[in-house]
Amino acid sequence: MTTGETATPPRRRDAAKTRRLLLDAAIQRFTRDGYAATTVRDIADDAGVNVALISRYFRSKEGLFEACLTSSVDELRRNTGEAPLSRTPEAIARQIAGPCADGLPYHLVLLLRSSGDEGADRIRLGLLQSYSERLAAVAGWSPGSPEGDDLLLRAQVVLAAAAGIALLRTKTGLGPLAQATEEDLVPPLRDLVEALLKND
Amino acid sequence: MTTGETATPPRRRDAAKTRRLLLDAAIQRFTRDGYAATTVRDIADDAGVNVALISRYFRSKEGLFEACLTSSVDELRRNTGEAPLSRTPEAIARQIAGPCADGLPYHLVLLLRSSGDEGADRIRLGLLQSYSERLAAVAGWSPGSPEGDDLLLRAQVVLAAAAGIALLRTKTGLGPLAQATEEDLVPPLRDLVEALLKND
DNA sequence: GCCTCTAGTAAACAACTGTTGACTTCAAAA
DNA sequence: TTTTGAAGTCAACAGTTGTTTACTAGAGGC
Repeated sequence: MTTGETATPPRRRDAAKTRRLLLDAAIQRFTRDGYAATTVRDIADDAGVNVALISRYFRSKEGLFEACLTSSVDELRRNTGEAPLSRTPEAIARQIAGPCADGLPYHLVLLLRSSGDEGADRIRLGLLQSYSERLAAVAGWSPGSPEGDDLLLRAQVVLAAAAGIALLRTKTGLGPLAQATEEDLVPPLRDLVEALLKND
Repeated sequence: MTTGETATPPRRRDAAKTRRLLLDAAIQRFTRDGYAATTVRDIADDAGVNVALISRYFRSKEGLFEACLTSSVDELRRNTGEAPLSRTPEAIARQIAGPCADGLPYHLVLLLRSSGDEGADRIRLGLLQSYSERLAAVAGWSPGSPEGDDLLLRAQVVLAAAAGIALLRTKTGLGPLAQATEEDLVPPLRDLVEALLKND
């Protein structure tokens, strides 16, 4: 081997990059194993950096967890945009049925994790709130609308279903659900979305 | 006070009762906080008994967790019986919308908790499997039926939705969903069940 | 070249974890 | 009453946890 490595010059001592490595490793661990079952040494080892850097860059384990949540929230907002969601049940169903590796399901599982910290709870609640409102808007909901709570409730049932599906698929190897492809899942999910968000 | 207590003579040193106290306390803790975030000392304090008795009666923390799962599974089977579920979407919806304090939602949240132990995973999977099969039977599914996987998949989506709803209601204070009464929840859930399990 | 600021390291810390073994105490059998 | 076995207590254990502190080493400005 001549130089090894890829094209990138092996610039060491890159704080921003190290921070990113820690954040990515933490998101994976927290999503897969939960907050309490994950140790800071696990995360540091995955990232290939020293444990003490977690305290340096994120103040504490809880600080790192909050950073994971906001990072996830930001990426989710960036992907789906601020605009109302795609209007067709088909598109919504496809988003829920999408790959667990990234996309909505993956983020939802992380969003369901809890550290017991109040700050983290507020972040989580903020995203769930705004996402369910955008989902309700598909069915004709608007902030001050009459019968608003009913539409919002139905949107949140859709969101809960998405979360439950993501959880059952990744955490248990349940029946045909865990092995189902996106194409398998879209038809039933389209029915589900239509039944709950039909604007009639 | 003359005798205090109820009719039962205050028989102390009751192994069976102590075991029950530990099991009940553990179920509550594991359901609320998860496996890793719960310590054996928490459980023992809640039950008002000594920590060492956990090792004595359940061999280990994981043994206690498995006992919680099987206890929950047993109680669930006892409640819903072996017979096929109530056939009407209304009844199924009502079961999902029921109180989180006990009933199906409460057990589902515990069922979603994980200890990383293989034995526990098998117990969990067993119940989810059998329950989704009974749910699929409502829509006409039977063990060797054609297009069987599709019906089973739809039933598991219903189950996942129930789990997600229970989780969002108890772990986050989300919007109208967390405060919704059974009466609020039944209509949208009836629509959900009908859309997914209609046997046409 | 040297200096300095910061990224990264290593080791230790105190607190907490699940678990164990020797001990005490009660209640029923003899 | 004495004996005996099980129910419950106590204290300590070895390992792990998150965090901090003192330290080393590399990169850019002079």
